[in-house]
Amino acid sequence: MKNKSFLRACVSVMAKLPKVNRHQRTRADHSTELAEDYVEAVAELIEAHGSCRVTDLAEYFDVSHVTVNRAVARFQRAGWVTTKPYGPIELTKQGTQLAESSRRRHAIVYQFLLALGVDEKTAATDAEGIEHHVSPETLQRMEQFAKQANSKSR
Amino acid sequence: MKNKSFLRACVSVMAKLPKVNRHQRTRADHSTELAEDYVEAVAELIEAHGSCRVTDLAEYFDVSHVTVNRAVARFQRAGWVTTKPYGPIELTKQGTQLAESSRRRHAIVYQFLLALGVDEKTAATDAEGIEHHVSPETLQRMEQFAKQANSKSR
DNA sequence: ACACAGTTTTAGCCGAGGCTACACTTGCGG
DNA sequence: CCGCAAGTGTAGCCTCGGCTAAAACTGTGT
Repeated sequence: MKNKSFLRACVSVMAKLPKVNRHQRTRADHSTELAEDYVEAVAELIEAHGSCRVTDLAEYFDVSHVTVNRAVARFQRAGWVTTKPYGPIELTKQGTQLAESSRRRHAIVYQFLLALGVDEKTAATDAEGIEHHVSPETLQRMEQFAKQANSKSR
Repeated sequence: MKNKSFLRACVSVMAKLPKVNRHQRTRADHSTELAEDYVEAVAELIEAHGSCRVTDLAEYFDVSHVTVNRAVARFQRAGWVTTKPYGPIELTKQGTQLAESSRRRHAIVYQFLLALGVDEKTAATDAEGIEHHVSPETLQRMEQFAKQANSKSR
């Protein structure tokens, strides 16, 4: 009952917002999502193994090496990574920057979910999905909240 | 400085988690994302206009009517909606249920972001992107937080 | 009753992201 | 130094989500 009126309130609030164009952003995000995952992975794998090969990424994402290969070619065209035939994958300056900010965002979202009381496993999974859709402003709020919660528990 | 060690901690925590298979869920979500958006829209449009036509959806999502048409055909095959040639789009029982839960989730995420201090416009945009990636557990935490914040401000 | 405007469908294009099967390099061990 | 396993690249297929152009259908108004 009480819950229902709460819900109704939410819906009515949102009804006032423009509906057209709300989805553009979502679609635009899609195109960079995979790129972010990839540069993040490349950075991690280089840290862990010293280098990043197609196979490593295929295993990491649990997709075929062919898929990785094509994706890497695209990201090379886009300027995030560099590769020579049969050689390892490296990050460009841009790629490194993207990886950094991506990992930072990921870490913040994850810590935030923990601070919210979500358990570790769920937080990890949800963070994967959520990280790409968090605006700088929201991210800042999340960081603030996580820090606050952190200092309180200490 | 302090920020950096915080970050390092986050990363090290996540490093302990299994990496393979973390992305399956993200990919699986993708396939239902659009379906959720569609049934949500269909429900809204039926409420608003009394019926939902291809053109309405095309305008709503700002895509061509052709794209909508093909998507609707797919969702019909999947059992979310029904349509007769040149007729309006209706929700199946399943579709209605999906729409309900989708809208509820959307509303909660949106209210949650507001409670976190994010401004209305950003919250609306981010909610669009985030809603599809929130697990039931996280959603529950968000609802709890939003309610708490709401009662405090009252 | 029929023309015409508006809506829906069909045909056919593109790129992304998935796959299998097969071809080609690389580099290591005998 | 050569063969073979492992890694990488290529060809070709699928679905999904975009698009335009053009054909087919409704339904309204004169």
